[in-house]
Amino acid sequence: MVKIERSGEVIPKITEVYFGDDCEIREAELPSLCPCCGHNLEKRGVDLVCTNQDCVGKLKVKLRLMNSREALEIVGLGEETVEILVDKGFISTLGDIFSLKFHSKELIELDGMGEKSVSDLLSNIESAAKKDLPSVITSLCIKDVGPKIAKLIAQKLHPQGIMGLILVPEEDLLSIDGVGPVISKNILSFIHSTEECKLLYIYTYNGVGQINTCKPIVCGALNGKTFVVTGTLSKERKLIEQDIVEAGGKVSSSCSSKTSYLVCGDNPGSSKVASAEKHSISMIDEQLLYEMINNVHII
DNA sequence: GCCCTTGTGACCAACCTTGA
DNA sequence: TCAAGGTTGGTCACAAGGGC
Repeated sequence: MVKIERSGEVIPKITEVYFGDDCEIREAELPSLCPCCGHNLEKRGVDLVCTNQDCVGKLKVKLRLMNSREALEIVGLGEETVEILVDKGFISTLGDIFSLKFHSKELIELDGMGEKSVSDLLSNIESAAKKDLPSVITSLCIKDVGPKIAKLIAQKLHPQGIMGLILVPEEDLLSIDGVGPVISKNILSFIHSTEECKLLYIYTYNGVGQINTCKPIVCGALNGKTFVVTGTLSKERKLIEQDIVEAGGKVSSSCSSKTSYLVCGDNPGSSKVASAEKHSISMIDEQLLYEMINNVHII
């Protein structure tokens, strides 16, 4: 039996362990070695971090983030597939996914991988070159740089592609609304790391993130308005959000007193609706949103 | 046809940034 | 300095599609 409490993160922390029938109380001991590679663990804030740069556990997590829907979104490269490809030695760095095309026959032989799966996977990796720059920046797995911050960085880099990141001065990063000293430091640490920086060159060699179509912030029909989207809409949520941004609006993931409108589709999230009601935020449907964008409706 | 993997959206808490 | 706003990333539930 163990006693747990909420720690710094959501994952519960074991504070005490009870042994035997009499439930003798003993202090819980934190692990000192990484369960994936056996290297030493280092305490950084609330996290225990493996000190091994080549840890397979860290590689698998990074691959999962790299392939998330907001990043390269390589369909067919899910958690189980990543597990197999890393364990079988096909992938030992993030950049290795672009070398899989040279092993197609061996991949078909793997358990759970048929001809169609491998063909689709390789084709989807090829398609990663077409992903927009914010998605490519998100796929770099820089700490605290997710889709939103990546988009702001891409706007700052315009019209340069991914290699523009290497030359961007710190003051330019700090001038971005939403980027402070912590995130700026994380980006610069990434750029100055030889190992991490290799990925930028692999991307360039494979044509990934070379074109920056991310336009600088514009003034449009939704200028100065902040939107939160909930429920199922007629098209993909990210496309709706893209339309809002292109019309000069801002998209947020949670409601606050600064939110202008909650865009509701089918089956809207109850917490977002409750939050909107609490803050007296106007709730609109998709049709009204597009009337606003097209200046048909007076805001 | 069943089972497993993957994709999508909602929700939640930590934590970074901003502004008073 | 601190509170509020907003982003990130983890988990869960459900649906769809491919492999066996």
